[in-house]
Amino acid sequence: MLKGLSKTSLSEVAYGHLVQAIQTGELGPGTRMREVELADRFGISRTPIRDAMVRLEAEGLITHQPRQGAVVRSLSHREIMELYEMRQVLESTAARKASVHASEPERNELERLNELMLESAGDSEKVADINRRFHAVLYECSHNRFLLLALESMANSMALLGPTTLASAERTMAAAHEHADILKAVASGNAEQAEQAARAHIQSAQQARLELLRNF
Amino acid sequence: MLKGLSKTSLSEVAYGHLVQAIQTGELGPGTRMREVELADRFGISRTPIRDAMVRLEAEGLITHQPRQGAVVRSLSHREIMELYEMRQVLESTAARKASVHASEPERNELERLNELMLESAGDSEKVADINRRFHAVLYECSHNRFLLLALESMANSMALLGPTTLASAERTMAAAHEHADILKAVASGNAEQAEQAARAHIQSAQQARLELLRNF
DNA sequence: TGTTTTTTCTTTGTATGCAATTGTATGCAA
DNA sequence: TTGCATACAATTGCATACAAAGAAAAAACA
Repeated sequence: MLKGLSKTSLSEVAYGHLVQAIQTGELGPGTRMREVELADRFGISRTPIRDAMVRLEAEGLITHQPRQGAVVRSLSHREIMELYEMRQVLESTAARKASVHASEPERNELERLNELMLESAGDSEKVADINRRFHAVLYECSHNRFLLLALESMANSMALLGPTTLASAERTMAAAHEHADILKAVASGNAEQAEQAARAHIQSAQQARLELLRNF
Repeated sequence: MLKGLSKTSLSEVAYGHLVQAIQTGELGPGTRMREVELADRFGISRTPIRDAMVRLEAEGLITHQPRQGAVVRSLSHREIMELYEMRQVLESTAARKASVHASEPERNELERLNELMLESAGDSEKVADINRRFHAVLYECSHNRFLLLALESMANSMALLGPTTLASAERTMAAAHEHADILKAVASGNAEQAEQAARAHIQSAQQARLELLRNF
């Protein structure tokens, strides 16, 4: 059989389900995760669930006290700020590297995703999903496996923040604009400008997050 | 029993053993890791070994192809460069944050470790160990949990590089000097300078690594 | 009634067995 | 000899049983 096309293991399936459940809020921060309960829900045994949970813990999505079980991690205000700080560093680095290494097909894909996001303004579910994919592709463009690993782990941690900040059409349009700034810098190979644009984008995302938090 | 002091699970023990074995080169890059073999070696069952291996995979230390087992990851020249690139980003960020957030006891600890390292020049095992601790404390000083997580994962990946670059007394002294530069900037609260000093330190570490690679 | 001790019960940690899959060796035909 | 098919062995993926540790509940005592 061709490599890479092998049937995904139940552990991976379970991992995917759990990340998604955390992203949708089905498993909100603070939720206790019982192994048997999850195993029953997915119709599998505890073993692959444990595998998935070990991985989630390594990525910081859940905390796990010995003999006491795991809970979906809940972030304090301070930790949320730390996460955005970290995101600013990683994402601006990714943009910088992308300005050097991104291939033309990659740049085109980014353009297309950003257009698609703008067209979907209003449908917050769809916008959030396209936005995630936009950033995921940008991460790939950095062409640095270690950076990519850290970015993916961080992106998963973002799931802990709850609902997207891209609910309003205005914010979606603003974000698309900021994306376009990044793309322009990436296309022209201007590393400094790309880094700055990414930094600015994350800063306004942080701003939007704070506004969202204020209203709760 | 007091919370937090609970007996560490076998999974954690196994994880520690495996990381150490990779660090010492006992399990060098490319080595196949058979579950039963490792379980026998540690005198435990396969389950905690599997837990540890899932975690190692999440951190990028081993690769794991379904039904084919795990091997200690081996880094191409290109990947080694990527790792140092990443390290430069993370470590300079840590130094920057440390210049803002490090407490006095933390700064003192860093001073002490650096002195200790200098005194141990010649004993490469000891120097490498103290060096690791120095960097670990610096990471803590950033007071950003997400940055810390990424740094720890990256530090583990460094184990894949093989023998330390701090074997010679000269390189040890140079490194201690560079550490001192970082500490000076951190102590004076000069974020920009701290970032630059850390960046310079990683660059010369990368240089030393390249020289080491050239001779093999 | 409030507190302490004991007991039970839930849940995780670990071991182990079975089944599925993949690599490898062997034999056969071209 | 080489290419290919088939059988076998090695090894993992998953399920499940049992042990151990905490938490909750119940009972005993002041």
